[in-house]
Parts: sequence; C-alpha cells; structure tokens
Amino acid sequence: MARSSSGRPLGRAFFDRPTTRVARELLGAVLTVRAGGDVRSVELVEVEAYLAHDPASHAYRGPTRRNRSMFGPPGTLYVFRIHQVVCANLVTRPGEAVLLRAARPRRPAHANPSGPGRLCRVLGLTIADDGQRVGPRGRLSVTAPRPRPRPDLVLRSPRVGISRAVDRPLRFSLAGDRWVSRPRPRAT
DNA sequence: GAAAAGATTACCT
DNA sequence: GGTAATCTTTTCC
Repeated sequence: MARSSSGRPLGRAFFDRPTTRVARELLGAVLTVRAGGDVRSVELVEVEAYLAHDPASHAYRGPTRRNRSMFGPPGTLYVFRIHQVVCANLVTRPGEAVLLRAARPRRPAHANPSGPGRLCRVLGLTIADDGQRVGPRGRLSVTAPRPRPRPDLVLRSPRVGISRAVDRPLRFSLAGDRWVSRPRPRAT
C-alpha cells in the first residue's frame, strides 16, 4: 500500500464539523508527537465515531471528571484509561469525538500501532496528554491525508469492544490494510 | 462505602 | 476462539 507524505496541518476548522465526516477524513492522516528531540508518527487506518446521544459514548451521561475533555473545543485530545492501557480520541464538536484505533507506523518504522492501546504506546501518549489541544506548534500535530484515500477503499462497519449501540456502523477503516485491528471489518 | 463494568491486550487451548 | 490480568471511574445501595 502506498505510503503517504505529510499534508497541511489540521486545526480547529477541520474538527469543528460533523463527527462522522471528520472520522472518515482522518483516514490516512498523519499523527506526529514531538517530545524533546524525539519524533514519533503514524498514519491512521482505522477510527471510530462517538456521537451525541450515543449510549456507547463516554459522554452519554454528560461531563464527569474522566470525560471532561470530550466537552472541550474542537481538536482537543481526550485520553482515557482502560484496564492497563490508554486510548486517545480527537474531539470534534463538544460531546463528540473520534477514537484513534489503528495506524500504519512511520517513525519508528518497526512499531506496531495496530489497536487503540498500542497506537498510544507507539506515540508515547499518556493520561497526562488528556485535554491537550492539537496544533502545528503543539506536542501533537495532525496533518491531512495526502493523497486522500480512494472513497471506495473506505469501509464502514460496527464499532469494536462496546456493549451498547453495537450495530451502528461508526467504525471507519481502509479496506485490505494490514494494520487495521481485529476483528477484521466486513465490507457493507 | 462497596461493587461492577470497561472504546484492551496478551497468552492460553 | 476464550479468558485472565488489573485498576480506575462510575454507579448503586
């Protein structure tokens, strides 16, 4: 599969749009985390949308101490802990977010970011990053896919690992990409 | 204050 | 394919 180069930095205007659309357009985007001289980056191949009035969403019952970042401005990072692992989301509109599920490694090339917890581990994201804003000057930056994935390669399927609203097709992934996590999505 | 559940992963058969 | 690990937040009594 072709490796993309890095496009323009995505900011508030990109994230302040309907969540499913942001999710779909994040496929192929490059995430970069800079810590001191260390640079790590991946290219997204799988995400999930969590919407308002969505029983599967952490924001469903309103703001709490844990999920308050989900109500921050567009482009806020929401990091939460599950079991021994952390997972990261990008907030779109208040109360809605895109879970970053899997990616193709870029730097380092041998990393394995296939899975929400592994993706965070590869990028070095921790709970301390919760609430940060992404941006070209920040620790975490996101750049537009280049080239854009072919629309016919974007798959929609049910989300993974949840127990409510299990049938909503809010998981977006790139068809046939080896880095998409399990279970493999079935084309619709 | 106690109990349950969880947007996962690694390792077992 | 099934299950244990492991621990914090949320929820319920």
